[in-house]
Amino acid sequence: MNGIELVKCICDQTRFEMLNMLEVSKELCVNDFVVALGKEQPLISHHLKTLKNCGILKTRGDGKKVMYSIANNSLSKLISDITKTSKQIPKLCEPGCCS
Amino acid sequence: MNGIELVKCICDQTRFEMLNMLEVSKELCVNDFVVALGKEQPLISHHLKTLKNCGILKTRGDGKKVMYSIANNSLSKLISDITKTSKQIPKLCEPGCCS
DNA sequence: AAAACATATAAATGATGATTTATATAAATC
DNA sequence: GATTTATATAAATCATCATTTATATGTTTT
Repeated sequence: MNGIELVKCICDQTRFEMLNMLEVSKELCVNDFVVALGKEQPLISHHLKTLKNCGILKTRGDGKKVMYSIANNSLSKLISDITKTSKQIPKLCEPGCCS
Repeated sequence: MNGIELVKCICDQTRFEMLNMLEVSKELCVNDFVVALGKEQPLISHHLKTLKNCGILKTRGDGKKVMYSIANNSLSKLISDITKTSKQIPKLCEPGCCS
């Protein structure tokens, strides 16, 4: 994979929130995201599938549930680094510019 | 600024390439990008303007040229960290999936 | 001050991708 | 084995944003 491919995979609001959730709670099932984010289940499943296809998430079957987690530690660290770095950038642009 | 806003600002192919160029050559003018990337000048100017508006790039006037550079060091480091981390992710998906 | 060079702006177009809607599969419990 | 619970798939719609095209502004050089 390369840099731009990685960024493209995580540059969606919903996906980024899901990744942040997974950083707090190591492992979550589909419905956990549905409830927490108030989004449609097929939408969540679709994003999870993409993130898994790209190697960003991995899964584990647990009865009828499927548990998702971040594929590796350096990726997990990168997510938090992005948030940290973003806070060091004063928001100059109008609301909606970067949203 | 926050994480998702930052990622949104840099999740475009052209912008990410420009940021990588700026990490190698600390400072570049508009035409440097135009020549190196083979894109239209208004397109480059447009991306540069957005990146500046969001606080990711800063500028300095130099005669009739305008020199662009990355706003701060932690941001510069983040760009290279993204590339490094991406290389640790085996590309599982089809070509075009993350492009 | 006119010409050439460098960059910026604005509107129109085009492409990509998130979201919705409907339905299907798969596992567990009764 | 029928029903419930949990997740996946696929097509259609909708929104966003990169790119193009045309033009304008600003700075230097002659």
